Amino acid sequence: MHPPAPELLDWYDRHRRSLPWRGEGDPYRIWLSEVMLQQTTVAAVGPRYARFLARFPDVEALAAAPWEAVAAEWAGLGYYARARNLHAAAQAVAARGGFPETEAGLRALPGIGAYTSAAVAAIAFGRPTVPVDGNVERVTARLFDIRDPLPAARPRLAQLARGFMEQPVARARPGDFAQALFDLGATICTPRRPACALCPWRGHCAAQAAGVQDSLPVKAPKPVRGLRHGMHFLLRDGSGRLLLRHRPPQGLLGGMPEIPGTPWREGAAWSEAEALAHAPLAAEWRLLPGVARHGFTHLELEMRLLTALLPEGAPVPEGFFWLGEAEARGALPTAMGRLLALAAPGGEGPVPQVPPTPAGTGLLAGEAPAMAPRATPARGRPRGAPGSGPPKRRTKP
DNA sequence: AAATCGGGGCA
DNA sequence: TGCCCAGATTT
Repeated sequence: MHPPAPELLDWYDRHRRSLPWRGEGDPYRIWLSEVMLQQTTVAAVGPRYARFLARFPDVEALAAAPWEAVAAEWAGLGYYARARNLHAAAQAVAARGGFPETEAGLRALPGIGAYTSAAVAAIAFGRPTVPVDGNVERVTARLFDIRDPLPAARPRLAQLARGFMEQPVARARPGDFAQALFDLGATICTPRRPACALCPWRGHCAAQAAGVQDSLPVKAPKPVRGLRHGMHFLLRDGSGRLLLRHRPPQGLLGGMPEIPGTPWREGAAWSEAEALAHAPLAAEWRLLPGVARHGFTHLELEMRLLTALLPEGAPVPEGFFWLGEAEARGALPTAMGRLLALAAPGGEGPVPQVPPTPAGTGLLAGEAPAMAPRATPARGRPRGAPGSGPPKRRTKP
């Protein structure tokens, strides 16, 4: 039996969070917020949402923008396929003259799946549907004391959640009802130590009745993340600009600018000599101290940095571009920014110049480094293989 | 069904 | 540190 919708909606009317995207119901703004909030906390989205809207005020502006502008605006938010799909969907919406107003129509746009189509349909267009996100899954698992582990239990939880729309009071306010579930999950029915005493549905919760609310939902254990190593090449020209390239459009950090480097391989760290074969051009590369660490969802990365100045009269290699350092800091994904920080521990200024030793190695120039991070060979390698590593000083996150 | 795809916030 | 987050897409 589902708990009564009026009790949740009354609570929502009194306690709902004031959030930037809870405004007049502009579908563009609601869609943007939903995409930005995919696997991303409200706290992280807050400032970025306003900034994005200021730069792309409506779907036509976003559709007309070049990819580089969208990528720079999304930099640091992660899951860059969202930005690519957002851009493509904006162009589709602009071309057809507006957003589809049904769940199925929205679902056909790139980057809009089961959750986002339901959320936009309910919040922007008042369709009677229940978007099922992590909050709703948790609330539902507790209300009905579902002990099957996620993600296997997902279809069952989604079906239970949809059952709320059988109540006419919920059907009358689908957008508010959805957001009430979000707020309940975010502020009361939290992952740890839920505040059941404050819950508008206390007395209707099977998990609380059984005293197991703290341990639901059950989640399947996560696989261990493998460790990979990379060596990157920071080249500055006479005016201090940096040599960058774009990553391949698919895959890790797809379509984003990067500091050129070796592939990210499992096993041993790159030696300097070994890595030089991947240099964008021949120069007097110097290995900087320090290791930049960055964790992705399914792998962990340790990168080191070689730096050089553009040799006098050297041709700029194909497939690269120059960007000022300040602009690069804003446009690079976080992993690359962390790498860049190795070159400027103080945060500003060029690399402290050391008189070049004549040890610089002549190197093959120009070889087009179409580097894509190898799509997962075997894993399960023992963690933390004792690298043939230099000093393990790492940058602070 | 399982893998891939980021990074910030917070105990 | 590990866990979580207004998930989607590909394999």
